[in-house]
Formats: sequence, C-alpha cells, structure tokens
Amino acid sequence: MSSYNHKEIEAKWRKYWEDSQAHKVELDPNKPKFYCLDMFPYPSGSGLHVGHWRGYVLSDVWSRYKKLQGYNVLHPMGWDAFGLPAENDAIKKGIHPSVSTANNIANFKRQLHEIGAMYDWSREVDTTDPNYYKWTQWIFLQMYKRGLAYRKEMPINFCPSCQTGLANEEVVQGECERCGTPVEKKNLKQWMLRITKYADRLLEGLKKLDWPEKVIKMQESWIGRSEGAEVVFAVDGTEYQITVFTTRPDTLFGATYMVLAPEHELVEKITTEEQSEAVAEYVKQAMTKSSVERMASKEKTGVFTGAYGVNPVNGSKIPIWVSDYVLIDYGSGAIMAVPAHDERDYEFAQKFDLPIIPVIADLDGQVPELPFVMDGKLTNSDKYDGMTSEEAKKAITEELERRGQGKASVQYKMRDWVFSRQRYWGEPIPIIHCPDCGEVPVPEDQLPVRLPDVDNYQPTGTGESPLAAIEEWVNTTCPSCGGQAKRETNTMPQWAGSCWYFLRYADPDNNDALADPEQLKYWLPVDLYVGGVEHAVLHLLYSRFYIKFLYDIGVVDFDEPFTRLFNQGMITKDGAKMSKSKGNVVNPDELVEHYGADSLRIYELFIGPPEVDSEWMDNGIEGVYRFIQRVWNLVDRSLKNPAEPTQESEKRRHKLIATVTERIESFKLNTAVSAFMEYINASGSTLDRKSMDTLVILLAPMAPHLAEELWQKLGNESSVFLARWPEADPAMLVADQVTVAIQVNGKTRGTVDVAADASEDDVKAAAEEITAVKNALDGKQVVKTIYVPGKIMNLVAK
RNA sequence: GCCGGGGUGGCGGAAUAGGUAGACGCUACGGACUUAAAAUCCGUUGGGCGUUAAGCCCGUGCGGGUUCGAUUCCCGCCCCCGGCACCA
Repeated sequence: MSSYNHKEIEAKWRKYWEDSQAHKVELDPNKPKFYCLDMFPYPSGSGLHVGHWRGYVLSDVWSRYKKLQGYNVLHPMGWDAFGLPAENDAIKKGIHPSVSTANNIANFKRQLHEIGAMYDWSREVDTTDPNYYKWTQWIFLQMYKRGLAYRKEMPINFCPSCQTGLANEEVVQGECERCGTPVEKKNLKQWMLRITKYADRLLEGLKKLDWPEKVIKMQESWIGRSEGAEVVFAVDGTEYQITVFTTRPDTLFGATYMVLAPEHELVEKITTEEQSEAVAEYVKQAMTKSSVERMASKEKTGVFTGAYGVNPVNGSKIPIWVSDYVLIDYGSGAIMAVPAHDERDYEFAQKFDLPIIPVIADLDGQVPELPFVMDGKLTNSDKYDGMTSEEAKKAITEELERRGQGKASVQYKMRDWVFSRQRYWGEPIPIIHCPDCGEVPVPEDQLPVRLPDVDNYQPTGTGESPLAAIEEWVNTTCPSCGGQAKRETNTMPQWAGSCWYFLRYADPDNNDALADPEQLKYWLPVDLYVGGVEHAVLHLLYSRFYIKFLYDIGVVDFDEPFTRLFNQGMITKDGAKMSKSKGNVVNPDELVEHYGADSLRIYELFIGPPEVDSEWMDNGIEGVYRFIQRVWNLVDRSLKNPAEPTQESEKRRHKLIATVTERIESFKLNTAVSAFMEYINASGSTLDRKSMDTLVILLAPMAPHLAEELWQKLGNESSVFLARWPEADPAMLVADQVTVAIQVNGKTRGTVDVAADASEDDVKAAAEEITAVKNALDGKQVVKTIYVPGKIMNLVAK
C-alpha cells in the first residue's frame, strides 16, 4: 500500500498549479463570474499565524467550490503596505520603509503559498507601488474638484505617540486605535473628506447588503441619524440668536434653561459682566481637559452666563448656561434643556437647582416619576395639551417653521473624515500651495506625485510631515501661474489605498484608468468578502463611501462594493488573541511541515463555527491528520479491490453530496468536515468507483492537494477542479427505514426501527414490546397517543 | 447605562418551523498487533444508583411558565464577550 506522503504530494501539485497557470483567470463573457475576496493584509514583520489562515482558508474553500460549480472565479491577493509599523521601523533601524516592506511582502508571500490557495498572483496589487497610488491620488483629485475634499483648521484628535492626526473612527474610547495612547485635541489645518454628504445613502445602502447583522448595526449607530427640529431662541435684550437641535420638539414647553458648549462662539458675546470672570475660567478649564478626562467624569459642571433665552412658543425667559456636557461638534453646539424629560438635563438641574417642569404625561394622563424620557401625552403645553408626542412633534415644528423660528432637521453622529496624516509613509496629497493662486490641484497628467526619499523619517509633531524638510521636493512651481509654490506635505491615511484596491484587481496593470470599465463591469462587485470584524466601521465604511462617489462620477456602475460579507472569528491561544508580545503565537509553518497544508486547512475549518472565536488545541490537528490518512487508505484499498455499489451505498453517497453542499452554502464548515468523517466511518472497508469520484470532488475545496492526487490515481488526466460539483438526487435522500423514539409522558424509554411508511398502530404495537415502556405503563392507562411519523411517539398515560 | 452575541460532558463543539441532548473530533482508560515503542486498528468514555444485566434517577447558567413533550418558545434573574457611550 502506498502511504500518504503530504510533503511530496503537496509540493507536486503546487508546482503543477504554477506551471499550468491553473489559477490565472480572464474575463470570459460566456461564464458566470464569482469574485471572492480576502481583506488584503498589512505585510508586518512578524508574519502569519494560524489565526490569519482561518479567513484565507474559508475564502479559498468557497473559491474552489464555486469553481467546481462552473464559475469563473476571481480570487486575488495583495498588500496594504503603507502604514506606520514600517515607518517606525525605519526610524528605529534606519532601513527605508520600501526595503522592509519588500522583505515583509516576500515573507508573507512565501507563507501564503503554503496555504495552497488558488490566488491569481498575476493580479497582485501593492498600495505603495507608484503605479497604484497614482490612482489613489487621482480619486482624491476627483473628490477635490467636486468639493468633497477640503481643508479646514479645527481641533482634531491627535495621537502624541504616533505623532499624527486621527479620524474619529480611529479613536476608541478616547484612545488611539492603533497604539492605545490617549488622544489629545490639537488645532490643525487638516484635509477633510465630506463623507457626511453621503450619510443618508450610506445608511440606506445597508438595507440591501447580505452582511452580518452586527456590522450593519455598528455602521448604523456610527452614522447615528436622528430626526428632530432646529429651534431658534432669541437672546433676551440682544440681537443674538441661539439655534438648538432637539429630537423632542414636543417638550419645548418644558425647556427651563439652555446650555452652550464651552467652545460655542456666542459664549463670550452674551456673557454678562458679573459672570464674565467665572465663565472665562470655566471655559479655560474645559478646553484644557483631554477628551479622556472629559469623558471620565460624568459629574455635571457648568456656569451661568447671566444671559437669558426667549422660548419661541411661550415667550418665557430661561437662563443660558455653559457646560461641557454639551458637545461643540454635534448639532449646533447648544441645547435647550428639558430636565423633566432628559436624564442629563435632569441631573444638571438638580445640581444647580434649576426648575423642572413636566410637560409629558403617560397615556393615562398621569405624570410618572421624573425624568420621564419616553413619548406620551402633552400637558402644561397650552394648546398642545392632550396631543401625543408624535402629533405634537409635528405640530410644534410646523408652527416654528411658519413663524420662522425653527424647522425640521436631521443630524448625524458621523463627522467628516479627517484625511491628512503628518507622516512619511503614505500617499502624498496631490495639491500645490501657491502664494498667488492658493490651493492648486496637481494636473492629472503629472500623477503620481511620488514619495521622495528622506534622510530623517522622524515625525515633527508640529503638524508638518517629514516631507516638509525636503526642500527640493517641497519647492515646485505652480501649475496654474508658473510661479514659486510649495507642495502639500501631509500624506493620506492608510485607509486611502484600501478603499478601492478591490477595483484594481480587475485590471491591475492599467495605466490609463484605475481599471478598464469592461473589466469592472464583468468582475465587480465583490460577491463574497471575507475578513475580521475589526474593520466594521473603518475600512468597510470608507470603501462604501468611495464606491458611492465613484458611482456618482461614472467610474463604476454599482454603488455597494461588497454584496456579501463574512467575518471570521478569531483563533485564540490560552484564551487570548495571539500576539508576539504574549508569546502565544501558533506558527503555521511548522504545522505544514509536520502535517501538511491540507491537514491544517481542514483543522482551521473543523476548529469551530467559522464566525465564532475558537481556542486553538494542539491535539486537534492530529485527528484531522488521521482522517486524511483514512481517506487516503480507503481510496487506495478501494482502487485495488473496488466495492459494488448497493442501494445503501448510493443513498449514503447522495446524502453526503446534499449535506456537504448545504453546509458549505450556509458556512457551517466545521460540520461539513464532520459529515465527511461520519461518511468514512459508515462506509466500511472499500468504496465503489462512483463513491470514490464523489468523495474526491467534494473534498477538493477543503483538501485540494490530496484531492488532485487521488483524482489522478483514479485515472483522470486533468485537474480535479475541471470536474463538476455533483448534485444529489432528492429521491435518493428519502430513508426507507426510520428510528422512532418512544416516550411515555414525554420521557424517552426506547426506540423502534420501522419502515418509513409504517402505520401508527404498527409503531405502537412495537413500542409496547419495549421493557422500559412496559415498566413505565405499568398500572396506567394510555389516554392519548401523539405520533410524529418517523420521529417520535409519545404515550400519555395516567 | 444602551445595543448586539453567548453560557451544553474532562476539552473543542453537534442538535433549535419544539420531537431520541451530547453527532464529529480531542483527551483518558482498556484491548489487539509488536521483543519493545511509535504508528495503526477495536472497545469504553455526561453524572449517579444497580456486583453483572435488565432497568431507574439526575442533567443544556439560575428561578418560574406554556406544552403530550422545552437546549429550542414566554416571563424574571445571574455571569461572560463585543460595540457604543453626556450625540440633546
């Protein structure tokens, strides 16, 4: 018997795939396409661990499965290679980021080859390649031309460790998403992208996506749409007006004071002389607090400005306060406070002894315990008394609108995207600053604006990038007037390159466009996108925004990039995420060496439900390795002495087809593996020819090397992936013999094996022969019999 | 605090239009083969009672409920994980 030698077999087929260019795909109008994409990795110095493998195996199983179903499958891979680690490494070791990036890519590529995935490497994409980032810059210019990219000076989140500004999406609980350092507010002139203009469409588009509910919820809450009204309050005795946003215009009669954010421009203007010292002091303190400190203390603080606002509906004068519980960058940075019906306002009013007037009662007209934050019926609200909240919101907003003192309004939590970084290793922003012409976009025929070499990568921390020090690069001529001008020295964030890379795979070498429209039309959008959940509101939101923009300018003909999304779970070791620093990294290289890639592939699937985190067990792969050997030995044995197919073996074969297909389709890949194991356990010592063929094809997506080898042993000359995925005959899936569980008063007492069409009486007769059933029925009368054909019979006895 | 997801043997996990709880694998134990070991193969493996066997009791985080029957549905709790967090 020839024994299973994974090293020889896997090397042989990997070479075959390469030599025959088996994984190279081309546009083929006669074939349906399937675009299966992995989130491309950042090529770090530490290489891949078994956790990375999980998603890559999953997507490859699907790619190969779809290929066997006759699809033209695009399954590419590339590198998200701009980013801070390479740059920080350069600072430490003086190695140019392009050099370390190239080294890391080579190592990653070697490791990815081990997986045996059907990547089409001819389509490899690298975000740091000038031929690629030329188009990243091009997209930026298109946005700039349409007013979606703009420069603004404002306080932004700044990471003192990374020495760069951050997008709101990159701040997690007041800390830098990347390094965990508490972020500071820093006033910087920043490039921004007007993603808020797309807020409604980004929200709307979520509805048609086949994505995990969790990710959709996260994006929805990130966008944070609220409907309400703007209400204009006059400041008593002045010409100033304060506009507030509220989702509860129905509570307007209960507004007993107002609050301005400390940064609000009117604070200084309306504060009375007596209060000016206290207000100035409070504002100063609030401004110096870091966002972490501001979040940490929930204790309400604030100061009275001395000014009063006039409630537009009843003319009542209410005090205007300053407090940092009102945020400058949401709504208008000012609120009307309704302490009776808002928890925060209630707390503030209690602390500063401000009046609390209930204006919403429950539906029985009772005023419940305050603060009562639900909808109800209006009270103490003049002519609106008795209306429901819903009716009153509408009516009051309409009245305000008639009188020019307000209007319906929608607000979003999402802010515009802070897009510039004060670092070296990123795409230069293609803008030139001219003393006469101002901001001038670099003409498209001069793209890419290449990243120059620098001697010193050290970030300046001043809001300028290391590029600012390279005079021969910074100093240039104005494309508009030809005079002396300077280049923009900020670079783009890492997300810029990953927002559109999946388009480039369709046509990676194009020099005239980011990709040929025909290619885009054929391959895009992505049918299945596999990656970790950590990008739920970063990459996945930004990409959707980019695609909607590219749709608007006619570059693509679809407006959602990823039709279906699958988030694979993490693989943990000793209960924790694998990381170099914890020393709990499981290296796939050694496992491949010892057990082979197919064993590791199947174990990655078998370890648990693919969407759930799973704990790595070193022994687990042993069982899978044994399984593969059993398959090998079974086929080997059967070839020498094939079995004759029987009714039973045919049923088993069809059931395997049905089960495996269904479990791949529903991503229950752990149970798809166990279906194979059960099949092998039930099959006896040899298989018939047809069963061997079926088994090998079904196994091919999971264990491609093994399947190719067995397929060849079965006498086939071409690759198993040119075979067709079998279909189960529904008629063969019906069992003719069934096991019926027998219960007495709901307790299972035994089982009977009967023909599938056995009558209830037959089953009952057989059931009453069981000793345990006799015992349980002893001295009792069967008063009712419940029979679910083929499943259970329950005898209810008294 | 709010919004998700989840608690099943020694372990990873199966099974939910309500119908034999623990598939499959790991571990452990016993056996076969071997001079021996490894590998392989066969058996046992939720807990308890029962010398064996037949059989009986308990058991899917906790407490109730609906039902002939609940891991699955409903109500009330506890714990763990993830997201958001003064967003008016």
